[in-house]
Amino acid sequence: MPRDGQARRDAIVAEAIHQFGRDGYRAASLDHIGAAVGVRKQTVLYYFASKDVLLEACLEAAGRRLAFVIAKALEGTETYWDRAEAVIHAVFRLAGDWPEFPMFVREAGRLGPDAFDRFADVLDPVRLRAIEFLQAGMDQGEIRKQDPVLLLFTLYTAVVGSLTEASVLNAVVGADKSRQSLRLREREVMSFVRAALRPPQGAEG
Amino acid sequence: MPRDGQARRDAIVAEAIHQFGRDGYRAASLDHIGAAVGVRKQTVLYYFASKDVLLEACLEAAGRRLAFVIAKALEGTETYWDRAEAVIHAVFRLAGDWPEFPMFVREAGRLGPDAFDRFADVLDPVRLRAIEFLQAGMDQGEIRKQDPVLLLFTLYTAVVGSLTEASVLNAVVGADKSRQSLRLREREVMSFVRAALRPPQGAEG
DNA sequence: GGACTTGTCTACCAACCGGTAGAGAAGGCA
DNA sequence: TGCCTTCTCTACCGGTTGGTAGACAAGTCC
Repeated sequence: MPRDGQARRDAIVAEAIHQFGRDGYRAASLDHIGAAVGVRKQTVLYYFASKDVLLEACLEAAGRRLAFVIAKALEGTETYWDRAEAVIHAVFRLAGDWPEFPMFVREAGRLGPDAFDRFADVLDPVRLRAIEFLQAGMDQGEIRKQDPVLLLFTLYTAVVGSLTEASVLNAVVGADKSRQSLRLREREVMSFVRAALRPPQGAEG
Repeated sequence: MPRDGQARRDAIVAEAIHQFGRDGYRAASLDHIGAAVGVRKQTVLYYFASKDVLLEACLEAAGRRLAFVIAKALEGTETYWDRAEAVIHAVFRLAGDWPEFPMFVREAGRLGPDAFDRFADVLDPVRLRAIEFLQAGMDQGEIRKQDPVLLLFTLYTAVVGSLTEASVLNAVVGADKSRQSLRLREREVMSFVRAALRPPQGAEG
């Protein structure tokens, strides 16, 4: 009973991202991923030659979706602060719509450079654009002067660290606070980033 | 060739924390943990009846060490800000001395409420003391008024999220920057916490 | 010297893992 | 009709895992 190949592929990737994020790469099994999409493990291996290949597909899919969301958030924004705010808001909204995303990214980081590069490669255009943006802001005196690469790294860890640690502790503290807590957390990160960008004198967009 | 039981126990727990943090609970095997301390897996199972029992011992040991470090940091500090600063500095120093600690705590969070509670229980006296401290600061107008439980939760995620995401990305970006990056990160978290505590008018300890 | 405790080992097990081999069902196309 | 591609399956394999059973060595205490 063959079904649409591409839809199956996408379903497997989505489920794998979910289970890799929730259980970790090693603990998630092809058996369980297959079962969740109504298929045997051998069918999963038909679409993806090995577990590792499946992981790579997941990393690419997650990277692409994040890159798309960020690119869309930058449309129609003008000032430096508007743009930074729009990106952060978009990432947080993505995390709200797709709760397994932060956990998966975190797992990708844990798996080491090889896995993470596959994710980062898809985001490289976005990353270069962001560094240019920060550099231009510094040149114009609207962003405090500092190493733009390190600044971006800092902003990244602030957002991802905040998101993932929040999802972890939401599971501990209680899931009903989840959305409220995420919104609060977004405001915190926002003010943190504002502080990191603001030039010493205090003029800002 | 029997050896000192308690020393063996401690060595197994230390190694297990290392491997649980680095590889994750599931991926870390009793075989490997045993091998790293020069013993067969059956000897590990002699000291800890099951892998789960070993995990609990690790959570308790990590919680106890963190509680000790925090308690010691509070000695000899007076103002509200001094105390908050001392705790953050102590936690960062612990992370510097014991790099596997943040990763292990993070893994503990991932394993769900059951595991995390075992860790949190040991820290409960510290937690209660911290909430009292924050409440007293608010009553005296030295800390911005807000829900102290949620504030502590926020501070926790800021510190742990920053620490763990930093160790992850240090592995990606390059380990030579590790110490420098950790110090930079501590300053960032410090300013973030300062901003979270400062009352709206601007008076602070 | 004999019983007991403590520590470590070899040998083994059932369960599960990722992956291979190959059969069979369904549809497109000549 | 018959061939070929696409998709899914059962059956199996070697390796690893957490855990059990039980032998054995070295104190310790009487």
